[in-house]
Amino acid sequence: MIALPDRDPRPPAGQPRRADARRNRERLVEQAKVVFAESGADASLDEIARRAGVASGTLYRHFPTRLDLVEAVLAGQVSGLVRLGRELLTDEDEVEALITWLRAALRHGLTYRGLSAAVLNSALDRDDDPVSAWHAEVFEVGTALLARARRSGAVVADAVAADVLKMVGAIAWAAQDDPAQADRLLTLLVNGLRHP
Amino acid sequence: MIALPDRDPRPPAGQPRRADARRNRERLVEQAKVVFAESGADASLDEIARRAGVASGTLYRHFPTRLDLVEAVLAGQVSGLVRLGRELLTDEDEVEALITWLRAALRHGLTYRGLSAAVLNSALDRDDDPVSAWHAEVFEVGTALLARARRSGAVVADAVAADVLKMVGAIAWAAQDDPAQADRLLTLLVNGLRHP
DNA sequence: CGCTAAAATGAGGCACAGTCCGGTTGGTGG
DNA sequence: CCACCAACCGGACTGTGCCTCATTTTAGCG
Repeated sequence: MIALPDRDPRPPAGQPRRADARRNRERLVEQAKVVFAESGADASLDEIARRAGVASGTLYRHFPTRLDLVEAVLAGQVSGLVRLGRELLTDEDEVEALITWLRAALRHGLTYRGLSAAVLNSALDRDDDPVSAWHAEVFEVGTALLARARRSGAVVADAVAADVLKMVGAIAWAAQDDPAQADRLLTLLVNGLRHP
Repeated sequence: MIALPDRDPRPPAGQPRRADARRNRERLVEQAKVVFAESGADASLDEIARRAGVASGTLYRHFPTRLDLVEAVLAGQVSGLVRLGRELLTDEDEVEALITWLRAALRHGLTYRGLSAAVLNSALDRDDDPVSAWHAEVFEVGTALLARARRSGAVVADAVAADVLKMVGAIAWAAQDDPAQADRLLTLLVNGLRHP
């Protein structure tokens, strides 16, 4: 019998053991932001690796799938969105709170050329599959805000959070390079939510 | 000076001169429908050529760009949509006519796994670029139906056809494999269109 | 310092887009 | 019926991107 090292073999996610690994990871995310902003959600991963001064194998070691990289890119933004949502839950005007949050979600969806819209949508589909932790949080906050607005009576009763979020994602995708139009479309959505 | 043949060198679009060419073109469109339905808008063109029993060069001869092939695939459907729209223009209930047509447009957007939704959206963007003739027709019919519904007073005044169509495309894209959700989202849109 | 596990490298296999040229063929005029 | 040629086709080829894996490098511990 050979004794295995009993130290936990798993490094915490997003925080590799060795210094060089941490460095490379950072550079990758950094360049990914640039390239995604330039070329949208289906930018070349090899290109990102190239710009980060790293071989492609290294990129795949840190981010096995494209989605993993995207998550890393969006992480900060998303947690901000969740935080805002929680704050808005204590806002006086329930409907206004919902609208404000939806607007923020739309802005978020528009970043990186509709990148996050694509992710949001694909994430909303397979809800069993643990695609990501933060998507569940977004969903939860959205549900809470919507429920509150509904209770106030100014929002139609049969609106479901999944639908509303999907719609925001759809708007972000469709109007990804026309923010003014995105705004108008969101207004249309909000109108549809109000009680007749 | 050498006399050039004075016959018009351009065959009518979609109707090549030679019998084998016509045959191949048909088989390509036929198989394209199958493959697009299976794999969505970014299916492999090589695969389509393979299934049609034709070399890839032949595919590109008939359809220089992916969009050209897509147009050929959708042509019939789209003209049906336009025809329906024109008929609905004489319908008594202006709002109901609009809704019916939007529903048909959504159904159309859902075919071939959101293929046409993707096309519709990219087409709606560059309106100067002569992407396709039929897209202009769809837009025209949509505009007419919307204007009529607006005149009846039951639809908000500031709704623009470009926005509404974009929204339908967005819904089709987002809910491409959940027709029930697509329906609910369309209802949300229609709600937003109604006068408060 | 050495040693080892962690990490990085980069060539290579595979799939797809799109181009191009040499060979083939449909159909027309004689 | 046949010869001819423009129209057409095949398929090899280039380029790009995704992703894997055997090999080499290196950080950091003892």
